[in-house]
Amino acid sequence: MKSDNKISEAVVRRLPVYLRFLNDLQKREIPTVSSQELGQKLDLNPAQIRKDLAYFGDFGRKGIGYDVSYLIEKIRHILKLDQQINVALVGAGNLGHALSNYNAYLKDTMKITAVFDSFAPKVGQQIHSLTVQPMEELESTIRKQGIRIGIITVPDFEAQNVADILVASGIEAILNFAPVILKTPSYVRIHAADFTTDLQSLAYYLQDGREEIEDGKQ
Amino acid sequence: MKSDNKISEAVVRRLPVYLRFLNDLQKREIPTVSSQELGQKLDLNPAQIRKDLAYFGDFGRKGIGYDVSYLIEKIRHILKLDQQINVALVGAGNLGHALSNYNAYLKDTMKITAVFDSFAPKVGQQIHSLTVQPMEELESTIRKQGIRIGIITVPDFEAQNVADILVASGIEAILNFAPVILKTPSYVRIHAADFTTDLQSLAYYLQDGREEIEDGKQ
DNA sequence: TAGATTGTTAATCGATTAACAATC
DNA sequence: TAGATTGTTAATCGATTAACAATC
Repeated sequence: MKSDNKISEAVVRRLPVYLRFLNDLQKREIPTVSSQELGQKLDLNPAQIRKDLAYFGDFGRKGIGYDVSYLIEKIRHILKLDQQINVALVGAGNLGHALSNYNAYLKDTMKITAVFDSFAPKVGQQIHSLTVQPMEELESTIRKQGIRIGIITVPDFEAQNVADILVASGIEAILNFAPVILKTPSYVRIHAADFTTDLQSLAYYLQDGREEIEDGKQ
Repeated sequence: MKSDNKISEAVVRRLPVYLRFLNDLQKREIPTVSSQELGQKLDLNPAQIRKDLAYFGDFGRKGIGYDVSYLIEKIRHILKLDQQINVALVGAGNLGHALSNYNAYLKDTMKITAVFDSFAPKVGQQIHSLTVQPMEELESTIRKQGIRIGIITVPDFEAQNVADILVASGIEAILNFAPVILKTPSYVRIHAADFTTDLQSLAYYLQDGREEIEDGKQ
């Protein structure tokens, strides 16, 4: 076991992927898994997986592999998912609506417990079991519910403003779906989840020499 | 200018971010920008930006910086966004619905031109200007419209099957919102856009020592 | 000319992978 | 015991950053 000196973001981002697959194994009642199997299923190098896990402790058994249930417990603890983490969603448009559906997926770990929108007609609407609240209530609700993570699904021109409010309300991390670079104090963690840049970078990998569609529907 | 030997994915993923900001500058009629300014606004090292761009050509002018319009043109060409790229969306649920809204954002570059769903009652529904089609029409529509990129927004247990069909239909790249690792031939580019893993990795960065909410309600 | 800023080389830093002793 | 597989060190590979000559 190493001290938690500095775990790289790349490592941290793989942990949820491990967790997801382990949950799958558990559902299928598979008791044990090796780094080799994990690597094969997740398209990762087995040595990398062992190294990732070893940053946090000696979770495996030589000659055997990793106990699925035990490893799930450990990764959940590392990711702080062994306590409920409350999440606020800001922006009750189509995307916000879609994401609030994922409460089922996030199930026992995180939970979107509040939704906000600045557009008056949206306020008061029901999204599943939640009622859209006005921005004015954001800070008090965040503090009351102990919300620690915010999701931004407002239009680009509102995003920085919303981020500022979230930060002022004591939020510690933001998942940002708006296509802008947010400026926040360094103690606030930001992940960009912008779908348009994802899609545009994919275009780079398309095959060349197809400037025109050959069999265009003339 | 270097040969396009092997451009790393990290570089390719930054290009749309540059493009987005440059579009902004253009709208504000700012004619020129230096790597230093870009770096400041995008939280990147100026040397990295110069290096990224230099992989593809000598786009700047010493002592001056980069001409905004010219650089936009160049990056659009590199990303193949100077031709229209048609995109298919598979899965007309909430998330699919939300993403099809972004056609406005993607505007003149990419365009979602077809939506599919396997659930019979969904078929025939209108999503903006598109009609949801049954999966049976996927291959023929993809070929007819010259669609080259697919977006997967179906539930996790359907995702691999959908990916297989997309690949068989000649798709070249996939943006996958389902929380699974897709297995595809190596010539098909996959980007994972799974919101749950994003969110879970954020939890890692929360401050410790807050196992219980201090001022729990009541 | 003087000041600014590129493109690029060299230095640094960090992440991935290979290899293997330890051990179940 | 023999086979499997971990945890970890060392080797490799790749990406970022610093520095600077070239030049607008």
